Amino acid sequence: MAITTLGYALLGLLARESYSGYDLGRQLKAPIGFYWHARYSQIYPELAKLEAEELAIFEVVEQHDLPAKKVYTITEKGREALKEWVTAATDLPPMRDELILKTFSLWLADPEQAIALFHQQIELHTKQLQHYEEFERKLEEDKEDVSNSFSPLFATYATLKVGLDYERMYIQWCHWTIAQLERTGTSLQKG
Amino acid sequence: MAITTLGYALLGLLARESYSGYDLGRQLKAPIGFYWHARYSQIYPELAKLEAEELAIFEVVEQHDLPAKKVYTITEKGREALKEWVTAATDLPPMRDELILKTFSLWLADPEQAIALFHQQIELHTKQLQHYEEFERKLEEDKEDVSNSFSPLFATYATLKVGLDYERMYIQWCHWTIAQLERTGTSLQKG
DNA sequence: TCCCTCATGTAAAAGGTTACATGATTTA
DNA sequence: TAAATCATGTAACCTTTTACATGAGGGA
Repeated sequence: MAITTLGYALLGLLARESYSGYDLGRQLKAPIGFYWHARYSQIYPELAKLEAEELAIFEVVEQHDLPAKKVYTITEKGREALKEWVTAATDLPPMRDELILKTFSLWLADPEQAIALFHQQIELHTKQLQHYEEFERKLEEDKEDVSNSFSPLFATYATLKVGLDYERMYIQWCHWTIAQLERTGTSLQKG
Repeated sequence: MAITTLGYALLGLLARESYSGYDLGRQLKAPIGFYWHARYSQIYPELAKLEAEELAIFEVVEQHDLPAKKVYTITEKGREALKEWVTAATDLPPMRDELILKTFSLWLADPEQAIALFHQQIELHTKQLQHYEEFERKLEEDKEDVSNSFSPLFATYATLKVGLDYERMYIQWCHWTIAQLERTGTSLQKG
């Protein structure tokens, strides 16, 4: 059976260090989760598949005061599969951004409500950007490794960079759209 | 039953003019399809649902030399539903870009193969950008309407603008990543 | 006492892709 | 003659989300 993209996302984390399913779920919030999100209900069955195909193995770790956990470790087979996948050609991703879809029908909307929508989006994306910037500051403390392309920190930074660039671009576009709406929308309708 | 996002994508097109399922499928390639993609196997059943809920109606149009088609028209109910949806608050989209996921594990890769991957991506995104730029040129011919926020052309241009900005940002990031890989990757491994 | 965190899952439903099915006309 | 375009769909499968299920320990 072929490995799913989620499978590679999990292997990508396990190639750096061993994690339990629960910890993988938290990692899939930051920083990878900013790019590839999954719920526990998808993660646990996926880990079982990885284990069945011998791409990862687990060890049960008992804890005092906390429930036992299954700590997964990548196998050599898993590392090879990941390595092969990393440089394989990829198609353009299918873009599915609801705000952009809404923008296509923005001409139907009351401009003031439309402006409110874009302000809400600026808020969300600014929060996201701030998470990235905080993460960037943390990365810069281990500065030596970031420029070495064989270091995981380099890869983390390259991933983070596109996130930073994306959010800044997106926020700028929201501001531009608001400016357009304010210039032609509000005065015409209410004036 | 709630309307799906694809349903709104179709209504967004039908709010501008009537289309057959086949024509909607082609529209979902450009310009909306750049942001919201769907196959015919998803479009036809979705249109049947819209019709069942009286958000759109169809008329069979016979053609000489070509098969008959069902031309769908949005209803007042459909237009109202679309209008309400347009300005409703939206969450951050779940980003699922395989290249960015691969970038997270780039430290495992042979730098020369990694560079080749990013060159391939620059090619794909440059092609996409050129489509956008061509579309922009066409839009500029009807210049008067683009600045009026109640005109569909304004909405189209706002949608297009984020596409242009996104692709330019993305291509820049690919170049940046290649530069990093060339600086530290290639000499170390083979030198 | 109630909610949050830790920890692992299953079941059902929704959303999306791939493959299949049909059939006429036009273009290479 | 073969492939592409027009035109509409169904079936099977895969991916993702939502809801359900359990249970211990710690903090407000």
